[in-house]
Amino acid sequence: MAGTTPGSTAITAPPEALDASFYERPVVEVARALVGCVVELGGVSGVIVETEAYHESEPACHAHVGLTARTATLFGAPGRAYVYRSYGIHALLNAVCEEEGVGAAVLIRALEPLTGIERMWRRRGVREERELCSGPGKLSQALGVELAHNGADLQEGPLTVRRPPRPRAPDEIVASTRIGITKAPELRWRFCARDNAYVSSPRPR
DNA sequence: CATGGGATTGACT
DNA sequence: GTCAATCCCATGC
Repeated sequence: MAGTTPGSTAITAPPEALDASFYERPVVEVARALVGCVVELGGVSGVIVETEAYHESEPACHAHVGLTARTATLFGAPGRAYVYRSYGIHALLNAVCEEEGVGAAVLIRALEPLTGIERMWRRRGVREERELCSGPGKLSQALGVELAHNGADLQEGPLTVRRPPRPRAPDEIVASTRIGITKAPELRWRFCARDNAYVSSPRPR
């Protein structure tokens, strides 16, 4: 609709959360598409500026070992959260991709803070805004993502992913190798918003 | 049942 | 640059 309906506000309604069909395609494609989308939990949100793709066909992916208690979520329905504990300390947030039965997910690695920033400061206890969400463990702490969110539907909420407020052009996203892994290090499955200050280190060259 | 390894972070040399 | 914290869970005896 081109005009504003009489009696309605001029503000466009927020877009719906992404549905399962968005995630039910090649995981590398989804990883690139998620850069610029918005993750939100309980009013705290940020724009995704960095992702990584993981697929059962390569050994860095948890699903590479097959279906176990740990990987069940990865093999489940697309559009759900896969949250696991890393190094005994951090809860890392992923979005399950591809069709049910295929183990694949996108790791959300960094956000540009958008809303609820006061709560991010309190939860993180850091001095620099750059430090709020510039890493997968950091953003989970800032948003309040916990292991209990494992398997949660990212469309239904409360943990949701929405389309970007303003779509990014493809050339604003740079591909590079993944961080912190020892297996399949050659795959360039990390996607970052070019020159964005909130990307985690090491930054892509 | 014991062991070992992380998709990290922050503190320190 | 180095390194430890800390816990889930896969693997092997």
